[in-house]
Amino acid sequence: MLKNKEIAQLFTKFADILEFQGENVFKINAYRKASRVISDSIEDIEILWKEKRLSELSGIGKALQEKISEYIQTGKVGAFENLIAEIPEELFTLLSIQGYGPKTAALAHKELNVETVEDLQRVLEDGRLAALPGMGAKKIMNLKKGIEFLKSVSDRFSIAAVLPVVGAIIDHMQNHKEPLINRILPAGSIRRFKETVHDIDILAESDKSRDTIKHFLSFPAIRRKIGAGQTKASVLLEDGLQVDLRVVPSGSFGAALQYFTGSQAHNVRVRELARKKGLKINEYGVFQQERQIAGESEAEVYQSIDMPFIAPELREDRGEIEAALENRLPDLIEITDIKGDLHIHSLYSDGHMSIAEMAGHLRDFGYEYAAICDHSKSAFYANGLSEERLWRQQDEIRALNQQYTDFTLLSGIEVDILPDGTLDFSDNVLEQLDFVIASIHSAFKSDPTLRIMEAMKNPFVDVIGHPTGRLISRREAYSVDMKTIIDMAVKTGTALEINSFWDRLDLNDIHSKLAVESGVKLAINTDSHHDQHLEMIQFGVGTARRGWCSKLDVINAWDLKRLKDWQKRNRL
DNA sequence: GCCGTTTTCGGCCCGACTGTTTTCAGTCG
Repeated sequence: MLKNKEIAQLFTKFADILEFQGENVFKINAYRKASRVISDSIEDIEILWKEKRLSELSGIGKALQEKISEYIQTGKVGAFENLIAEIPEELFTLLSIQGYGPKTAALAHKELNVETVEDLQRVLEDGRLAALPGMGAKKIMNLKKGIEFLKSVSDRFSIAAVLPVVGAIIDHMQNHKEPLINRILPAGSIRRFKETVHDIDILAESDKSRDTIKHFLSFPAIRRKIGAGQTKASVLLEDGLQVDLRVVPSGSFGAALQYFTGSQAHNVRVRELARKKGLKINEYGVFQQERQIAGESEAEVYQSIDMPFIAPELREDRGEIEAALENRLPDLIEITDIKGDLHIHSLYSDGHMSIAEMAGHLRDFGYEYAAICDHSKSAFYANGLSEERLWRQQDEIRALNQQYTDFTLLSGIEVDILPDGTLDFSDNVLEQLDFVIASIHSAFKSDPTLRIMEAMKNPFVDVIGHPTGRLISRREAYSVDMKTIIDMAVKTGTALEINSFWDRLDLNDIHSKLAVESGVKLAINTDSHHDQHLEMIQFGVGTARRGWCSKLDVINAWDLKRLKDWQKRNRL
């Protein structure tokens, strides 16, 4: 799947170049769409090419097929090479500066030969940029701030880091001496539950938009205002997060929420469909000529184009439009469907709480069962269990279970998949445990796909833990061929984990969708090492929803009896 | 550059805010 990423990046880059050169915007959009479709595709583009199935991807016509073909065969695209030679090396960094778009970049390049951020800084300081047409004092000042911002922050934040900030802003907005707001909700990629987001979008319904904006600008953690008008405001927080607030009047909230939730690709499809029906959709409603026919609720907006409500997590133009039109949207899993957590650590390995403490918290959390799955003996970095300590732990779990009538603790293990593909405990040991997760924790370069396949063949392995090993913004996934693994999981009846830890979310949304469509079962676990980690189940469920999962697909959304029945089938 | 029960040519989602402008281009989402 490496080629998918490379080609997607190449097309995005090419779109930026075309924009810089003032090309037709529709051509530019065609490249951007192609890039998105390719990076979202679960099929390896190299295989699609080999099987002459590139045209199955929407938005890939003759010209782009030829470019993809050329790239796969030669490692480059001639037409791009020529263009890249003509543009400044740092163009892509320059374009990421707020307020420095393709037109300004082209002007500065043509007139002042600005090719790097340093060049730009120089012409900002010495007044030469200000001398160009359309470059006033404010524009210059904003570009200076833009450069400062670029240097100060990373471009994406994890959803886990952002949600508490969202809560604080909403609290602030609702806390005003006279009520300003009827309704307020996060929108954008947060509402779609993407694993990382680059800003916070918040939508408020108010008939006092001016006061609402003013109150928003008094939020304490604001570093500076980016812009503020009658109906929207953008600010930068101290930690580098951008927050956009949009205020709409009563009667438009649903349409605005639909618009502001995105994704952009999803909205483009929705609005296209509306146009074909002679309707116009904008953030104020659905309009027939000048007359508003919907907009109070999101459901109304979808209904106006003959669709059922589409859950925010699905709105990525990954097939949800077609599914909605054919009335075959999935019945998505809810957080309240989760009946137990099958991946919990304790003091026996690298957890921070005793088994009794964790069990109490799990029960209080509302679960019917949980599996203690500490690390196995080779995981010495995590204080992995020897066989002897494992049995002592099992005794403790059995004793604890005597105290509960409404909660069951399973005695499990997170057994290491060793570099040669064997497991860290023998079948004799695994057989005596209630639940077995097998995970890779070392030797990432030593063929992970093959090792996971071997582990799945073991009849006592119930789940493969964090199957790709990626750590968001820190470590790439090890090179696993997910299609092969999923095919094997179908054969062996092994479940795959969605690890809910905020920096894992592994499987991710796209892999989860592929798994579910193939009939593979999933386990949504937190991998908790502390009771506070239990809350992270929301991120796993969010990822599962983005992966089109229903509660029928998730083994820990089943009651314990069904889970055990499934295990027995799996172990035959 | 893509695409087609309105089209193989002529469309392609839609609007807010900013700054520098006397009516709009550029940028952003």
